[in-house]
Order: sequence, then C-alpha cells, then structure tokens
Amino acid sequence: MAGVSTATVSRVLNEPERVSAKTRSRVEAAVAHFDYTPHFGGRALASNRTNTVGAVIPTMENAIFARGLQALQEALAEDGVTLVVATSNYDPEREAQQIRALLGRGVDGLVLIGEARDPALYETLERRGVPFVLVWSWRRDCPWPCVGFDNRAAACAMAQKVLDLGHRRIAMIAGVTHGNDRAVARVDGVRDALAARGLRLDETNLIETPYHLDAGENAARQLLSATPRPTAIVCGNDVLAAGALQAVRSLGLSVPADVSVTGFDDIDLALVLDPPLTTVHVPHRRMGDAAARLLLRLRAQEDDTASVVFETALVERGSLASLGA
Amino acid sequence: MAGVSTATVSRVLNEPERVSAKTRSRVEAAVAHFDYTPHFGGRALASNRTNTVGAVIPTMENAIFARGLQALQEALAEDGVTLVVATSNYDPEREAQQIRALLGRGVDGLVLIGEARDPALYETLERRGVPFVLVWSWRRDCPWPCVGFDNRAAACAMAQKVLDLGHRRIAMIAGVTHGNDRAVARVDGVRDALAARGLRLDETNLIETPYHLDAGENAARQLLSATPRPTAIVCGNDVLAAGALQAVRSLGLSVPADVSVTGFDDIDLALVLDPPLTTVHVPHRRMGDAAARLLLRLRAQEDDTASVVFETALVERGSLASLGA
DNA sequence: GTCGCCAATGCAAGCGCTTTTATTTTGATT
DNA sequence: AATCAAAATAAAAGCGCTTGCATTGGCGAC
Repeated sequence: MAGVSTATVSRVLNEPERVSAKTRSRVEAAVAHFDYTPHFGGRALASNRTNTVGAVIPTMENAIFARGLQALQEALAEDGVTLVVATSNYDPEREAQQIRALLGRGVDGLVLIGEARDPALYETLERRGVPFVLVWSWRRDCPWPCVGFDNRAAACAMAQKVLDLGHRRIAMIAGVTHGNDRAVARVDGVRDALAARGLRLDETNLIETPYHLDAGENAARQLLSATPRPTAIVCGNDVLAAGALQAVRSLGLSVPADVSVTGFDDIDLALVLDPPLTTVHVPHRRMGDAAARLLLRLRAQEDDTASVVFETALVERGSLASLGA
Repeated sequence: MAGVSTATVSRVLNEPERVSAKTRSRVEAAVAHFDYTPHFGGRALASNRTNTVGAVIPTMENAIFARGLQALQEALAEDGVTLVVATSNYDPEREAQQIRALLGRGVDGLVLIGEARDPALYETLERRGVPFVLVWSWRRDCPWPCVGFDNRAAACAMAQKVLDLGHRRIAMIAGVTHGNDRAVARVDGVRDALAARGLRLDETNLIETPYHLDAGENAARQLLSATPRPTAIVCGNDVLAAGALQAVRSLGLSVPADVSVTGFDDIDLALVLDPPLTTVHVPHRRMGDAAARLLLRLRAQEDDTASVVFETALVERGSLASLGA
C-alpha cells in the first residue's frame, strides 16, 4: 500500500533512521491504517532474537520476589524486552524444567534466583550461549554474574545484634535449605555469630520449614515449648517471623517482653505487625533493577558486566529487645 | 541422524501417535543425543500458534494478583501453555499498551483484570480473534467471558454488617476508581447498603487513594480528624485497612473499641494484623484456576465457555465490633 | 502370486520476517 | 549538462518449522 518493498517496511520498523522521512511517513501511515503488527514468529525466526528474557522464581506469593520482578520488568521494558516468568515452588527439579522450557521458548537471557543448581544446567546455559544473571545471592568468587547481597553476613549481623542485647538461648526458624543457598547462608550466618561467642545452634533450637505463615507459627510453638524456653527466635524471613509472632501471642506470651523475634527481608508486612519486626532490610527493587541492567549488558556483550553486591541494613523496630529490659 | 525427514521429526514432537514406535524411538534418541530443542520462532511461524497466553495485571506487588497468577500459571502449564505477565500499574493507558505488546508477541489468549476498558481495545481483540477472559469482576450480562465475583454485592454485604452492628457514622477508604471497575463496584456496594437505611456516603467520608499502606494510613488519619469522627471505616482492600489500623494506633485510639475497620480480599496480611481484619474472603487461587480453564476452552473453541461466578464470604475477625460494645 | 489398501514416511511449499547484495535515485560537484 | 559518490530502496535468499499431498512399503484378500 505504501508502494515500497517489505524490506523497507522492515527497516522502518527496526531502524527508522535508515529510511528517508518521506517513505517512512508513508509506511507509518499504512501501518496505522491496517493496524499492522509484525508477526512475532516470523521475526524471531529471521532475526534469531526474541527480545524476551525469562525469570524463574520460587513463587510469586512471596512479596520479595513480586517486588523484585516488578522492578525487573520495568527496567527491561525500557529496552523493549518482555519478561516471561515461571515458578519452581522451591523445587530444584521443577526449576530445571522451567529453565529448559524457557530456553525452548528462545529467551535471550535468564534471571535465576540463587546459585544452588545442578552443574549440568549451567553447562547447558553456557553451551547455548544464553546470558543469565543470578539474583538474591552473592558471595565472593562466585563464578557467574550475580546481583545480590551477602545473606550470611547479614544473618550474622542480626544474630550478633541479638547476642549484644544479652540473649543466650537463641533459636532459629529457617527456610527449607535443600536447593536454597539463601536459606543455607542465613543459617550459617547465625551459626557464625553464635560461634564467635562460643555458642552453638543445636538441633532442638533449629527448625527448618517452608516459608509460610502457618509453618512459622507451628515451628515457634514447638520451640517455645522447650524448658527453659528460648528468649529470642531468629527467623529466616519475615513471613516466618509473622507466624512466630502469632504463636507467641497464642501462647499468652508477649513480644518482646517474653520472647524477642527477628525477621529477614523487610517486606511491608514487617511494618504492620504488632510489634513491628526488627529485620534485615534488603533492597528488592534495586536488585531487580540492577539485574535487568546487568543482563542487558551481558546480552549486548558489553565489557562492564561485573557482579553487583548490595548492602543490607539492620532495621530495629519493636520485636527485639534486650534481655530483661 | 535418525535417518528420517524433518517432517517425521516434527510429527514425533507434535503427534507421536502418528509415527511408528520404531521410528519414534530412533528420533527420540537423536533428540536426546543432541539435546535438541525446537526453535520457537520457526514453530510459531509455521503453525501460527505460540502456546503462550498473556496476562496483564495492575501490579505484582499486591498479594491477590500474585496468588491468582500462580494458580493461573500452574493450570496453564498442565496444558503446555506458558504464561507471560505484564503490569499496568493501574493505568488504563499503559494497560492498552501492554495488551498490544502481548498481541504483538502472538499470544494465543489473554487474561485481563476487570472490565473497564476502551471499547476500541475489545474491538481489536475480537478482530484478531484472540480469546480472552476477564477476571476479578463479574456482573450479570457482562458481554464477555469472565471469571470473578460480584464486588458490589460483597461490599454491600460488608457495609450491611457494619450497619447491623449499630454503626451510623461510616466512612470509606476506596481504591482509585478511574479505570478500575472493582473499586467502583465496592464503593457502589457500600452506597447501596447505606441507601437502604436512608443514609449516604458524603464527600467528606469517602477518600479515594492508591492501594498502598501509607495511602491508607493518611486517608484514615484524615477521616478520623473529623468531628464527630466516624465509628467505622470500610476499606477498599486489606492493604488500605492495614494502613488504617496503623493510623488508628498512631492516634492513640484502639480498634475496635474506638473505631471499627474492615478490609476486602482476605490476604494473609489480614490474619496477622492485630486485631485481625474482618474482611471479605475472595477465592483468588480458584479464580486463577478457573480463568485458565475457561481460556483453554475458549482457545479450543469448545462449547462450554460460560462465565464463572464465585461466591465471596464475609470473614468476621476482631477489627469490627458492634457500636458501644 | 497379484492386487489393492492403509499406515508410515518423505517431499516440498510456504509461514512472515530480516538481511545481504544489487540496483536505483538523489544531489553535490565539476 | 555530465559525472560520481552516497543514500535510499528493491530483490531475493533464507531462518526452522509444519502440513497437505505424494509416495512407499507391508499385508491381507482374492
């Protein structure tokens, strides 16, 4: 209709500056007139790019991932890249499936949570030449590009704080550590802090449980049934801590007078609890944003593709108090 | 390598039963050996299907959508369909963009939130023949397939309950109604209940605000500064209600002794608040699931493609009490 | 043994786009 | 006006897959 070849139309759509203003406007008029949209498949086939990146997260039901994804998506959208999200429900097997499924869909890049993963998977990724970024975890000398923070150090700092306030009978409700390096690191961090004071986290004071409200509540109830009962419960995330708070309340005890409780992540929930949670603030949105940028740089084969590490901050609110205060 | 034509390979991958067992296993071996994955673009181009459905939601940061999406995705995955998610941030303009972007990506179907939308968009959708399902809203005679509940009736029931408990000075914190039929319906529902008793929601007792904790808190503070102050605040969702609870607390008042507060949605948050929220329970997961099934039926051109309406339930917890109790 | 039929497979034509190469147009320069 | 380089456009060759149709081979019936 514009009286030009398809090649020119393609150029108008992809590199408008290479087409003369006159032709361009004619083509654009035709495009608008027919409400034309390029066929995705044809495009992907011919150019071998999909402008799509995939993310595999454990679950959307945890606010931390939801928020990070939101930022990720927004940053990618700025570069015309679409985000495809899949969930693994904290199951390594399922995560591998989802990654393969996304590769099959021709994603140009991947965002994955954490580092714990079958080496064969990393091999596949490298062989295919699909760039990827690991988010949420970070450790020195990680061989892959990552955007995260030091879970272990952050958990250690939190435990130290608890110790500084005089607590000695400290228990922990951790997330399921199988296939979850963040959960592992958080436990290790707490252990580090205790060890520095010659203490240790014995089996009865450590419960590993899914990141759910109920699970946290049950775990806390169990921990609090010990005699003497712990004076502080360090939790693997805020959701578990919220559950713990429920348990304490239901046992007729009070936080922090009888038991202190700490969280991790600093989601909105932490703020509305009563008492508000002392927790570790993690910059979710900024991580999502940084992950997007790093992935885009990797995709463009740019030089500056160093991992990004974020600082966390201990946020003191009401759920942690000094012993006997 | 398997000594067969590409046509046969294609059949093995798509309609295995049409290939003899012997050939099939040879092809499968070759596929496994080379770790072959079909090229998505080629596939999409030749078959004109992508096995992808798109969803445009306001935000992932609200737990209700996160949970619904999770269910949606799981149900779609059972049929080998991938979900692509985009967000509009409650902006109709942006929603339209995202819908067009998804259409451009060749999605085979769409899941959209609510019904309020430029007719031109619906036209485009129909012209393209892309099936879609509207979720979260439902009203009698809605011309499009939808999976939702009657927001208006539910809000009305909640307001009625508040009235039944003796409250007369009732205020409301609503979500932004522009482009959001759910928010509109909830306000209307409350108005219905009040009107039935000869009352009305005047301007000073209705604040419209984004669905954020802070926003809810500010709105509640403003409402509570009136003299005489309202004895009950009905909120457009649980997040706003949580904010309202904060405001009440910060003013040195107590819930429900001084002010009652109600929510809507029944997210986890409602349960951990103190007092726990009286709210409207909405079956998020079941809606996501039902939406997936309906969309798959539409895609397959099946007959049974009627809209699905869910019942909501009023959940009484501690944040609402009878006046003067 | 031959024929016919059906199941299994191969052949080959696209699907709608991008991109390289070739051609035409433009316009600046002499 | 003629020339030439540069800019703009057209031509055409695929990209990797699916699918309608043609072909083959195997097998039962006569």
